[in-house]
Amino acid sequence: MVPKEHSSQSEDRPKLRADAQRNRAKLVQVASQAFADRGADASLEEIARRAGVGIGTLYRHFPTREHLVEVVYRRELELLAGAASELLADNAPDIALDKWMHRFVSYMAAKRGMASSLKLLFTSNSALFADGTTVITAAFDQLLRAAINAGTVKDDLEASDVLYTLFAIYAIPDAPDWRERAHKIVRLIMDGLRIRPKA
Amino acid sequence: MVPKEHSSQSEDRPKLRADAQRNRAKLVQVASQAFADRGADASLEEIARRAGVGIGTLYRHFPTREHLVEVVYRRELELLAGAASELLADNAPDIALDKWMHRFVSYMAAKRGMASSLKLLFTSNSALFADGTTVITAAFDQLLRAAINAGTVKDDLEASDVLYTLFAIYAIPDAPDWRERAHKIVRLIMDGLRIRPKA
DNA sequence: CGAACAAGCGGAGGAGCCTCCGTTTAAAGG
DNA sequence: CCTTTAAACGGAGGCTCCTCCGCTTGTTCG
Repeated sequence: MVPKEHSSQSEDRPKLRADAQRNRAKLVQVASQAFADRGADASLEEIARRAGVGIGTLYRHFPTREHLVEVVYRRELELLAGAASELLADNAPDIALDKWMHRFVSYMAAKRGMASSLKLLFTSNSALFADGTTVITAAFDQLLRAAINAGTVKDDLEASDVLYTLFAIYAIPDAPDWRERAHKIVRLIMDGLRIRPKA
Repeated sequence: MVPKEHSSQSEDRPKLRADAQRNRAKLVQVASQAFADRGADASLEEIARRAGVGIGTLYRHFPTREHLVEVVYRRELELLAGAASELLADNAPDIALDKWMHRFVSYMAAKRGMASSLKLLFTSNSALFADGTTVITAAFDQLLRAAINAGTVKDDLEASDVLYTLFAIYAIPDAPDWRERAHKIVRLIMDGLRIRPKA
């Protein structure tokens, strides 16, 4: 009889009123943009303003800044993970893989400037980090397997191996050419993965 | 010709005006109290008020909250370390050692509630932590050696060994009887150190 | 359809953050 | 002592945070 108390907000929520749902979604969307633009201490009042709701509404949905940051973070990871299926539907598997990795770079780019607050969040909620890793690994695995099955990339690597390599972009110092370098690394990895036609 | 830039504020400062020195010292003293009472996000305006200076003065001396926290932290560690010599001057070495450890507990008690901000400070300024450890270890070493030389405690332990044991009080959960438990641990350690007259 | 009643909304208000700049004053030189 | 002047002061002002509570509106039920 252990009480179920998993600090995650997924299922059985008491069903929000329609307007509340709209407002909440709009807030998350605006906040997502704001955090990307201005870092994790973007003004909450401005987020509420831009979302066209009162500040009280924001605080009712997200009692602390951390709540909001966490929800935004989770949503974006899910979007990123979800993109894997979409890309696979519209592209050859190796192309999907390539595009996804570049999208991953864009995601990371938006998260720079929030690094320290995220780190703080992770230490107070380690499930958050673990969940994130799981979701991303699963998505990437899907892409990699598809490409392997199509015979366009090598089959001797695990998703996690490649992902760790991709994480190298964490280590790129913060300079104006950050994005460029990161995309170069993706190209490098992709070239390494591809099976080339014999010369 | 390496530039001397040790981020520590000890020597060659450009010499503050007398009033500035007074204000600065008063601010640090008041802040020390405020942080102990209310944690690391005590109101800076109130600290300035209590110190009898304008908020502008506080910000001139300590451009960010972190600056102030760091200076307070350093000062308190130095006070604690300095207490070692004083205690040795007035007490038998083993008594001095005992008293100092109890004082250490009081120090830690004041620092509870600031744990997370200090941790954050340490990650952005790792020298701070290293310096602190050095200062405290040196002070403790002085006490321990004196007691060993006096033949009242065992001589088979290093200062750092005992200190690490003392750090056990870090791990005591946050409950009303925290202090009590911590002092009990000190008693335990002290009993362990003492050479007892044969029964 | 129309009440009625939560659920949800929003913004005023009190407190804190930090900057900026006109005013005061310690200290150096005559 | 008295000037002079740069260092130091202080608090108003603009902005953000977050709470509280009277008002609005989606939803349900007769």
